[in-house]
Amino acid sequence: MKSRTKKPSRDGVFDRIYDVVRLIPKGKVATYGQVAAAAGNPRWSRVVGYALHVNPDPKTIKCHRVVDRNGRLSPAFVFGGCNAQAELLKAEGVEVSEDGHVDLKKYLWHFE
DNA sequence: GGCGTGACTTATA
DNA sequence: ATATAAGCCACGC
Repeated sequence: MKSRTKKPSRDGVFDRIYDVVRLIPKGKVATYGQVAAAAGNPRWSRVVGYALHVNPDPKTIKCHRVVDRNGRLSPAFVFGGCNAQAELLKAEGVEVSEDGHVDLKKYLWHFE
């Protein structure tokens, strides 16, 4: 039983994160903290990154729509080509800077 | 049940 | 703006 037996999510935090990322609308981006909060806790920021790192289903999980708190793509987003990352977002209608910045005030998705 | 790791976040210099 | 430090939580062995 380990410790945190009071937490409601112990059994599928990853699953929860995947679910949230999966329902991100096209042409929008979500931040790790936002996804973490949507999944249940704003402190899962690292867990979100870890969850996407293992990324069991890159075809189902649009990791490229997940950016950091500054609307910046992660430096280790290399899954088939870090450049393809920005290209995908642009293809969705999101403007991405050469550094990987996106306009959060315009494309940041808000979880309800 | 403990240790190490990590695609984050926030704060300070 | 960048760099460094500490904190947070979950997974794997």
